[in-house]
Amino acid sequence: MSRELSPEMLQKRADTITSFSRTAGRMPTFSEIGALLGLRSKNAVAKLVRRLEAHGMLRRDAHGRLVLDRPARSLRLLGSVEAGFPSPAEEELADTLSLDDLLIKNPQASFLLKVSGDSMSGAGILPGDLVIVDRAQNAKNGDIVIAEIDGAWTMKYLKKEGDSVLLVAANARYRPIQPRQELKIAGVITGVVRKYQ
Amino acid sequence: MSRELSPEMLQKRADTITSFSRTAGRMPTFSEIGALLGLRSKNAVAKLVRRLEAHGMLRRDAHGRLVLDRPARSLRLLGSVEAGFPSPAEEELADTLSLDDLLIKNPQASFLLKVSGDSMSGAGILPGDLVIVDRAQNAKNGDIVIAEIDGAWTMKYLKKEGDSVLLVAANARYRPIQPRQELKIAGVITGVVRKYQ
DNA sequence: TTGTATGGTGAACGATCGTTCACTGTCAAG
DNA sequence: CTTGACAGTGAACGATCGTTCACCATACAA
Repeated sequence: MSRELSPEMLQKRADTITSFSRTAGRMPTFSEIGALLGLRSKNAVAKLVRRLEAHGMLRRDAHGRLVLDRPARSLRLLGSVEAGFPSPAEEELADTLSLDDLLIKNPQASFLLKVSGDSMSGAGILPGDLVIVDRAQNAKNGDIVIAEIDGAWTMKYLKKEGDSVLLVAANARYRPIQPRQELKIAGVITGVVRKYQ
Repeated sequence: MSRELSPEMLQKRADTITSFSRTAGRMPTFSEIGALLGLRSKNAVAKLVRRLEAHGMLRRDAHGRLVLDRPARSLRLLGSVEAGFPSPAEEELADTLSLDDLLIKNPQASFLLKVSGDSMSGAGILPGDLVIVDRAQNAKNGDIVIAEIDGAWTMKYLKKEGDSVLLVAANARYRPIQPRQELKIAGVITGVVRKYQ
């Protein structure tokens, strides 16, 4: 038996526990945690939970029940940067929201795509960014869409003028594309996400 | 006593129950629901819960426990746009993830800020975007930070060269700023989020 | 080699869970 | 006025919860 559980191992177990809640809609009981981790004794689970709680990896209420730390995952939306930095008092007043709820309207029809290439850099979409693609949404004039042009998929502005349709990049180095035949649109970009570090 | 509970009254009670979970991190027990609604009998709660469940206002698992019906909206992360559009088979293989989990490392210390001004447009951060600010993170050279300069808060690149510190915009129209005295850094930008429509 | 801290087992416990049953009071239709 | 449907009371029930205790097995340090 390895002498002591590494922080990585602890984190992995905490992740196993919290991921249970994603499908179950609630945190697991001690018995269920034991089943998840292969521990046959609830006491082993109790010791583990105490350690994870001390490390801030889990939260419990006054009754000893595990609670989701997802409410804390909702962020406070404050004012704008240049309107002066918000005071704590303002923070309390502001709404909290989840990024998932904010960005995703049709969860089943949406997915993420990693951006490569700089054809949309003029629109603030850089290589490495993630774009949220909604398949269910109708593409309107001015939308950024994922479209098939001559067998290859690209991301471009959709410009409609009467009956004619044009795909325009947000980068002067790329020319507008006039689809030869039928234009296949896979989805509309409804959001952009960038992560630093 | 009013003859029958109106749908509005039912919805109001369901909202009371679900709002409990937002602060508690879990759904309330039957006893707690009774306390919330002023019902002294758990049987009254049980009857109410059955009705709310039949109306789809609440969800329960096989053990009769109330569960959150806000399944974490997880998205499929697919390949890159120009690597060819992914097939359904690839989708299944790809990981799913939540944007909250992806972008926020320290939920308690993080908040959102709406961007105004175009001083960071060269870094793909446009007016109207939301930036995720992490107060707990140490600012390193090259990070984008929220900093106080002469009493006003701005968002800039942090450039450290030896002992000297410089705040640089990502827009040629703005000049680098050399802080006169102490530099107050409110937080580090860990992510950017943009929502269309 | 011995001592000790650590992870885990297994069983017992009181508390609380959701379920169920018999019952009360009240309103509205017949 | 009678009757039935409905909201709620109160108590009892078995099941399961998290806690606790004594104990075992292993790996590391002295």
